[in-house]
Formats: sequence, C-alpha cells, structure tokens
Amino acid sequence: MFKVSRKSEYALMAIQHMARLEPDAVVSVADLAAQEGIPPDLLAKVLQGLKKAGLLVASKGAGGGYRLARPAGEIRFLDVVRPFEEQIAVVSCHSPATDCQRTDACSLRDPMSVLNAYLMRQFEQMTMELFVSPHTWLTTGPRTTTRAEATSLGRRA
Amino acid sequence: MFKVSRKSEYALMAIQHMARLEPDAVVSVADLAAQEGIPPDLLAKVLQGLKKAGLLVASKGAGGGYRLARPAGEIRFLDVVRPFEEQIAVVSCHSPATDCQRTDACSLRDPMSVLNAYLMRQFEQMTMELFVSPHTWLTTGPRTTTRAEATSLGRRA
DNA sequence: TTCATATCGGACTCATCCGGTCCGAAACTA
DNA sequence: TAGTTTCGGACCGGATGAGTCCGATATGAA
Repeated sequence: MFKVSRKSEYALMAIQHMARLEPDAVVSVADLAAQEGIPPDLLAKVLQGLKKAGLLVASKGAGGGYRLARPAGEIRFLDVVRPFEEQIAVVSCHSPATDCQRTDACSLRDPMSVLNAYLMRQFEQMTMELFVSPHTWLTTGPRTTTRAEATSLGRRA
Repeated sequence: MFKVSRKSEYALMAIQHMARLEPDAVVSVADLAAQEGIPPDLLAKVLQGLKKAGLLVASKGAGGGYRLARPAGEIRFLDVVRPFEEQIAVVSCHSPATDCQRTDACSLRDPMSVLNAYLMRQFEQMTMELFVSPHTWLTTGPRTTTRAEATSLGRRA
C-alpha cells in the first residue's frame, strides 16, 4: 500500500528538479533524463502527462523543453501524482472505476471513507515546496494555503 | 497509490466480521467466506496470515475455526494489513527491499521520509474499533492509545 | 477406533498491470 | 531547409497478484 508508481516518482523528481532551477528556466527531456538518471523515453511520457495536467508548459523545436507553469509552492503533491495513479483510494469501493461488486452493501465502505477523507485533506495541504526545501517546510509549514486547523485521525473538534 | 491488496481487504472484512460477533465466538473459514462472499481458499490463506501475526487464534478439528486473539480496540489497522503488504512506504527508497539504485543520493528520500513518518504515526493510532462502530470512533476517538497531541502535516509545534 | 471436520501450507495457473522501448509525425527555431 | 524537440500510439516482457487445487495434519464426535 501507499507506494506510488515509478512514473509518479519520476514526476516528483522532475518537478523538484525544475523548481530548483531559476524561474522560467526551460529544460529538455534529454537533459533532465541524463541528469536524474531516468530512461528518456519514459520521462517523456511523464512530462507529457504533467503538461496535460497543467503543471508544465512545453515549447517545441530547437531550444525548447519544459518549464513549470507556476511556482512549486502552488503545485500540490496530489496534482503531481494524480495523472499516474488511476486509483487514489485505500479500498476498491472508493475508486471511480469500481470493480467492487458489493458496492451497495460493502461493510468497509463507511469506515474507509472516513480514512480516505482524512488522508485527502492532509495531502491537499502538501505542496511541492516540501520537496524543494524540506527544512523550511518543516519549520514554517505550508505557505500558500490558509493555515489549516490542527486535526488528528480519531479526534474531531 | 494507497490501495491495499485484496487480501488486505479480506483481512479487514474478516476481523470486522468477527469483532461484531460475541466475544470469543469461533467461526470457520467456510462460514465466513460464505457470509462475506469471499473465495474460501483465498480467505483461508488470509486467516492463516492473520494467525501468524498473532491477531487470530485457530482451533482445528470439528467445531473449530478462528477467533480474535484480543478485542478489536487493541488491534491496529497496520497490524491487520502488514502481513499482506510487502511495501508500506510511499517511495522505493524507504522499502526494506530497496530496489532503488540511487539510495544514497536520492533526492526524494528526505522529503518522503517526512511524509512517511507522518503517515505511520497517524495509522498507528487507528484501531479496528473504527471498523466496528465508525460513529463512536468519530465522536470519542481512539480509546486504547494515549490521546495523541493534535498535529497536522506541515505544522510542527 | 474411525470418520468427518478444520486448519495448514506448498504448488500452480491465469490475467492484469507496469516499466520500459521504439518509431513515425508534427511543430518550431535558427 | 535542416536540426531539434515535443507528441502520441503501439508494442514487449517480466513481475505481481488473485484465485485454485490438493495433500497433510490435527482434533472432536460418534
């Protein structure tokens, strides 16, 4: 469980890499793949996915490449990962493409929805800023979202 | 991501089912499989796994079956799921069987360890009581662990 | 003692998914 | 026009996971 696909890992690495460059810097698939040690053809697919998701801006032709569509602090972790994860749910019941036959009377559905909602709420606070400067993130917390009230699983204010 | 294996789902269903019976009630694989609509042979494997993990007690022979080793409130979610999930980590870097070649210089490792530790801390508070009576859980919170201080991802007290 | 009932545990099949590759087409710049 | 780059579909092979089968072993009841 939890594990993200390798494409997601590459996506995170790519955005992290680009966020560390100067703003609006353009990098090609070939360069990025070489520097991060990622199979170029595969990385190409990943970046295409990120572009479709609106996170990257592409420019074709000589001197072209990709750049971030907006600063890392405004890119959420879930945005990066979602294009490559068909299923962002703990249990089959909650996936859009439900292969769970007992959807109506599934006994796991309710308790798991509690867990699901909780996880989603947490992840939505998390931006790619964490990947650029983890230490800053830890001490100051998220910058772009309104500071969420502290909650813990199992406690309800 | 997040998705647990089907074995884990069956494990959760099984323990939930048994927790709703009267304490120390014994149920056979065949009965449980029939009532929950789970392939019997597969459920057998799952329950064996739960027994090895110390969550269930088995009794062979006629009239035998499985029962909970302890009340649901003392069984953590992770305990139920762990026997069937080889990988409880977001990124390859953190799995015991690391296939990540760039372990030493992995740029995802640090930020992800923050996330990992956070998730684990949350999940360790979560017992199977949530699956027995979700509503009670929501209003009263975990019973068996000391009430954890409220924290949120990105905030550090 | 015998038999039916259960767990135990290994071996096996089958389908699906995923990481990775290849290649031609289209777009853009110098 | 030529070189560079993204675009996007097709394809392959291996790994993983869901599910099945079967014999062995233990146990309670007739």
